[in-house]
Order: sequence, then structure tokens, then C-alpha cells
Amino acid sequence: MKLTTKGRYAVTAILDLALHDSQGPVALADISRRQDISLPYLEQLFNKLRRHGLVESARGPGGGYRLALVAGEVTIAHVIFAVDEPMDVTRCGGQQNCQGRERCLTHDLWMELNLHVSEFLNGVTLADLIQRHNVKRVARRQEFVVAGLQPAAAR
Amino acid sequence: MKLTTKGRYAVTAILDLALHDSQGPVALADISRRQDISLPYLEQLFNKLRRHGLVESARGPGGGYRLALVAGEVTIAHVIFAVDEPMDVTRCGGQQNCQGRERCLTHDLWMELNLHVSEFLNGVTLADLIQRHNVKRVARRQEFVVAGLQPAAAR
DNA sequence: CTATTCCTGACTAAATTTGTCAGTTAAAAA
DNA sequence: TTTTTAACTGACAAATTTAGTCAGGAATAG
Repeated sequence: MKLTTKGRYAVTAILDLALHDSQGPVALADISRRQDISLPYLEQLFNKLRRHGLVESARGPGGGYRLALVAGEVTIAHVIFAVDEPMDVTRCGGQQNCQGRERCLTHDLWMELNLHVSEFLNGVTLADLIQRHNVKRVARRQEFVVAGLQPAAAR
Repeated sequence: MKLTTKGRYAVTAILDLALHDSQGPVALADISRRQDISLPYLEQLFNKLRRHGLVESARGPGGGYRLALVAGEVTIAHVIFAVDEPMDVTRCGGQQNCQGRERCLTHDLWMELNLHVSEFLNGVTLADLIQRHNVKRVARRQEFVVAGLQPAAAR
């Protein structure tokens, strides 16, 4: 998969969803406020996440999104793959036709790098991230922001 | 560092240089022919490689470029770093100001990925690549192309 | 029936990438 | 000394990608 701002936004947004999933459906408007991502852009992203089976939606008042799987089953690779097109650092998409009909001099190198990145991103799930101290801390800060209050540390 | 076509071209080109370095300075026109990279573009790339101390130049007839270091001392990370701006998958450049003044929810994740990619690219040198069977094979094919002949396998 | 929220595709603006071009400078060979 | 080779340089332009908006539609709860 590629790694662009879009992918990063998607991971941030679905992680926010995972953090609040226990309280029922989460409206995109809430995620938008907490994560500073525009609502239309979130709609675009969640559309893709839904089509890839990562989230479920409920329309109408009180509606919103929920995780379609438990947090431990959603890897970062899944999320990035869902919103960005399949990443590939080779130019030929693994087709080995990087130079005319043949593979270029460095074809294998990029294939290996692909593998390393994929392994890393496949090895981290939303559940892993939720456990992290820094994620908990930032999430706590963001609750205050939405409530319109200053976190204690800032006073 | 970022990873774009530019960086891949740079690695391919300097690997070509490393493969032919023993035969004296290599002209960019030769690399251009063998690797199918336009001459003006190569000039742009080698300019950066030279300023970063990876290659040395000699002007005039019989001139060209040579590696400034032995092949075992030049890592892929060096090369990509030289031509692309410093890569960073975080949006804040490690500044932790991805959300307003604070770090965003996924800051640490991207920092870790940075680290993984860097480690991999720092661990591979031009000398490593030259040893590889596939690189040798492709390089041999490219010699034929320059000489205007068909490789035996293609006849 | 009204407010809320998801849903959708088309569209556009900005940024980045990928080069090209015109011309200069240095060194070797003739 | 002239010519040729080949590196050097900065500005520019085309193409692609990315990021994000917009206008409206559809479902559901109250």
C-alpha cells in the first residue's frame, strides 16, 4: 500500500472509533472534532473502510459507525490498504517489467522493502495501539478538547 | 527519506556506476543508455550525489563519475537521502505538533515505521547488491543491449 | 414530518514529481 | 589554439497525484 496523509488520517480516525466503540455508534462529526479532520473527508474515508468490511454504519439520529471486527483483528495494513491503493515501492507492481520487458537492476531490493513494511504494518492492530500509554494520554487530552475544557495539565 | 521514482532511479544509477567503476570514470551517457534514464535527469541526480560526497566527477573527454567511497560503505539509505528530501512518514517531521501544538494519536506508530524502513535501507550497501545473483544477471544483459547485440538467451 | 446522519460521485485546487531546456565551465585531444 | 567531450547549473514546464470540497440523495429515529 502507499503511505500518504490519507492513510494516516484513516488510521487516526479508525483508532478514534476503536477508542469510543464501547459507547455505541460513533458519529463522524465527533471524530471530526476530536481529530481535526474535515467531515466530508472523513465520509470519503469511511466509505472505503465500510466497503472493505472494517466498519459498519447506522444511519439516522444516534447513528454512526462501529468496528465490524474486534480491535485485535484490525491491522494497520488493513486500514491503509482500504483507503490507499495497494502500496508498492517498485515501479512495475512486482511485474518485473520495470525496464522494457525485463526487470530493472534494483527490482529485488524494492520487493524486499515492500515485504519489510508489510510485515511491520501487518503486525500492529488497533488493540495494540489502544494499549499504548501515549495513545491513552493523547486520547484523554482530546476528550477535554471536545468538551470545551482545558486539560488539568494546561491550567 | 521519501521513496519516489527519483530515489529508485538514483539507486539504480549509482549501482550501475559501482558495477563499472573498476574500468575508470563512467560517463553519464553510458549509464543513460544502459538504464534507460534520460541524460539531463541523470545530471540532476548525480549533482546531488556529488554534493553529498557519494561520487566524484572528472570533466572533459574520458571523464565521468567514480564512487567517492568503496561500494561497501555506500548504503541505499545514503543514496535515497541524497536525492530525495529526508524521508519521514509522520506529517510533523518528528516535531510532535501534528495536531495543533500536540502530537496526534498515531504519532508514535509512524515514528516506529520510519525506524524500521531506515534500518533496512541502512543495512544494504552497493557491495551487497553487486554480489547478488539477479543483479549480476541483469547487468550482463544490459551490456549486450549497449553493444547493440542480442543476448544469447533471446535468440 | 423533521432532524440527523450516512452515502455518493463529480469536481477542483494545490502540491509534488518528473522531467526538459538553454547555456556555462573545465579538461583533454587534435 | 581550437575542438570536442562531458560535467555543471538554475529555471522552467508538463504530468500526475493528493487532498479536500460540494451538492445533493437516502435511511432512520423521534
